[in-house]
Amino acid sequence: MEPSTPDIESIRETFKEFLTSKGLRVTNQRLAIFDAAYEHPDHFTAEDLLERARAIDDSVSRATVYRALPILTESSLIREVDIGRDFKYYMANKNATTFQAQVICLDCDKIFEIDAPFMEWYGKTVADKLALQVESQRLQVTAHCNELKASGICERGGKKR
Amino acid sequence: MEPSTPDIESIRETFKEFLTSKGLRVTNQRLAIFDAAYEHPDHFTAEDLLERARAIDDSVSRATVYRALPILTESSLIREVDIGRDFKYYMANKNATTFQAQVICLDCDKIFEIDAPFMEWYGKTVADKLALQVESQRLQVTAHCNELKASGICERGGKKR
DNA sequence: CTCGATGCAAAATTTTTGCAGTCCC
DNA sequence: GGGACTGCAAAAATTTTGCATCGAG
Repeated sequence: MEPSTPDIESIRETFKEFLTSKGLRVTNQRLAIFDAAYEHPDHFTAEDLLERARAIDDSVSRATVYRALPILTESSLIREVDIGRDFKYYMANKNATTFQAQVICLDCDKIFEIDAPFMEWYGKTVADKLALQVESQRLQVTAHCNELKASGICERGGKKR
Repeated sequence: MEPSTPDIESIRETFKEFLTSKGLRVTNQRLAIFDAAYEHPDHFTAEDLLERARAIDDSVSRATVYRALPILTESSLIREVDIGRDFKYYMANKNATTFQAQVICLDCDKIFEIDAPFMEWYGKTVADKLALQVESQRLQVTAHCNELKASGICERGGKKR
């Protein structure tokens, strides 16, 4: 049985093709940033990404990370996740097919991505009501984990902050 | 027939009572900021609020506005609306009874507040999957207005930016 | 070789904070 | 009169930008 996740190698090829098709250049820094993003199992910030990209290629600068993020976002290879902090989170868009909602745990600060298929219907309803063409939607829930508050740890991997 | 909106005068009294009950002081600056917020018909930024508060009492400083915003938010007299820009919007919480979702028009930049009573169910459904207790939620839709794009103006009051 | 891409540091933007003076209770 | 509040300016924190240099195609 084949692994269900496509290997990073082939996604990196997709990224290279995307760059070329847009007339952008394939640089070592951009590849290092791509790899850093795809090796990260979770949500990350620009600063996280810089640190990891530098571990791969220490010539990567902060400016290049910030200049690469919009490109990666536009290619749909990473996704922007804004939960209303003063900085943005990002994550590799590994296998999202349905709409994802974010649940932010206020006790451990973790962000959970949850399938919310009903959001597609919601978007259509709103669009019809206002005669608007939906571009994107987001549903975010902040919540408390009683288990975590009580024991200091929860089975989702949260740790009290 | 009585007007359906409670007059600002009585809401200001509520604000004064809130301050007193929290052991905070009723200052001219805080009242000016409150008035500026309630006179504003729409969403506003901290900077908007500063400008308007200064028109009422020109001794109001930016720092005081930023220090007053959390107080007003905690009192539920204003509401924070974060649509993922690098600054936050606020609005007077004049008559919100049900949950509000925001529809952000990408053509005119206007933020529309629409009733979304089912949002409670949405949030709960998503949080239930993680056995978490919902604290707050937000639902936002970004959309294009074809009418506005074509004619430069739309019946919802939007103007091309 | 050419022009896009990069690194660096300075700038921009929004919000926060330290401090000395002010004024509410 | 005491302590909370304020204004000011400097500081924080994240992201953007100008410019000289580098390197992909």
